Amino acid sequence: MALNATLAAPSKSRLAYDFIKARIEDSRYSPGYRLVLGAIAGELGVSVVPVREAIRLLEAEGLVQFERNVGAQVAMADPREYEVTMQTLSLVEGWATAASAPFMTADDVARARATNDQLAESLHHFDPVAFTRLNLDFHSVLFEHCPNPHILDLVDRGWARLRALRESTFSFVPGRAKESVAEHAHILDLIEGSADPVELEFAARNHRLATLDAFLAHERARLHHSDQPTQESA
Amino acid sequence: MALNATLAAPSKSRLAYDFIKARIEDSRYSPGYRLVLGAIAGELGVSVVPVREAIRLLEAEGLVQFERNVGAQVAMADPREYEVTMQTLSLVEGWATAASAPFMTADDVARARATNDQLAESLHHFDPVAFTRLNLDFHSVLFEHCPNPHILDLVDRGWARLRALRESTFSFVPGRAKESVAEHAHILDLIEGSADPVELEFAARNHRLATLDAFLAHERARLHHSDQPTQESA
DNA sequence: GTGTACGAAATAATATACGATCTCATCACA
DNA sequence: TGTGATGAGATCGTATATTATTTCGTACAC
Repeated sequence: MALNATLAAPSKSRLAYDFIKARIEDSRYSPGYRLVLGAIAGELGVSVVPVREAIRLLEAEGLVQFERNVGAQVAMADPREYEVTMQTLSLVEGWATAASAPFMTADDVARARATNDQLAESLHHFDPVAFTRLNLDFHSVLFEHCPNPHILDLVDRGWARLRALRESTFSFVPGRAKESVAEHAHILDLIEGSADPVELEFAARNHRLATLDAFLAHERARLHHSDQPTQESA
Repeated sequence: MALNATLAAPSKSRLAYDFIKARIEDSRYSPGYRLVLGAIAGELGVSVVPVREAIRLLEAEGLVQFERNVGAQVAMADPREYEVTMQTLSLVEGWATAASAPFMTADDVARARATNDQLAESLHHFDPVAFTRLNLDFHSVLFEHCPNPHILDLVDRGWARLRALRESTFSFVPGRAKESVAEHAHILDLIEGSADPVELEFAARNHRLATLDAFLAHERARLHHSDQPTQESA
């Protein structure tokens, strides 16, 4: 009987799933990288069957693209994909935040404020990775009490997808981070004031959409100024 | 070269996926039904590998529950699951409807009205299956122009899940169907009047939540009146 | 020189086989 | 009568092997 959960070895397919997903999220496998069944299987010391299963699951989550008889590759990171992902996340995250609010404790709010202070602090020294982590910490507190597990799962998937898309490539627009911190504070004020749920939902939704809009405006400006397709990455 | 798409045989895993999903949705495999790999593989004339893959994908969609070394079964249909599914669907469907509206043609609206008339007609002779089909036809027109493919996919999954949950078991509450038809008409009026997108989103969202609320109220009343746990199924 | 046909190498898709794990009935013993 | 051990059967998990498909290099024809 497998009561002793600490000893239960993960299945090979789970192993492969975690292995590949982690590499996609931290960009060791970057968009377009080709996922060859045999190679990954060899690296992991398992057969191709569980690796294939893992890849098909990641395909269902949108992290990889799969073509029959050809193979899989890490999903491409084009602006349109970023836009669609951000829209979807704005929708589910907004709801999750509003639905979580009634269950938040004073301590939760205090933790979120502390994290937001750290975010404000981090504005002085440019560090996309740290900012992204703190940002997730902040939002995690906001939706961790979400009573709808399906929607919470969609929020998780959205964040995973953003990481896979190399969020920092897209979302670091000059000046946006500062606005973001201010919007966080506003959301916390609404929560503390037990604001109307719809108002809170739209504050959270628009917070994310504002980041998207900043990117789109920045992109348009960039394309307008210099028509040469040089892609300066941060 | 596989240019001739008409001749391209579906993969075995796709075959198994469609086979199982169809059976879940039309209740030949009802909630709790045990999905035995070998049995399904034998029935389909394929090996267990693609069947297993199909089942894991269906698990990711929430249509089946899977337990390691034990097996899979069609997801159970309890009221809580219905509630969560309806909430999620209300969210994504509301957005999809509002986002589709600007792209709807006069013909689209006319088609939707005609379908709603048929729905009104069908109220006279009780036929859950026909009602459900017409209802999907109606809503399909409303969100078919949704510009966000992720959200459209979530809407599809929500509907699939409702079918799997034997929607009719839950959602047929006396009098609700008639209200539903009236709400449909209201939504069409908003679309024709180019109403505020947020107003439209909430009209569509609340339309679904009203169905959920009717069920929950009906359920409470039922539990209150007769405490005996007899489950009278239609 | 350009395009097409062919074939070898790489890779995916799936069948088969076997070992691992769970379930459940049975039985021993308190 | 109840509780725990035991083993057979069922089923899952995955390695291995085979087949099918694609890709790409090379040679040949025009």
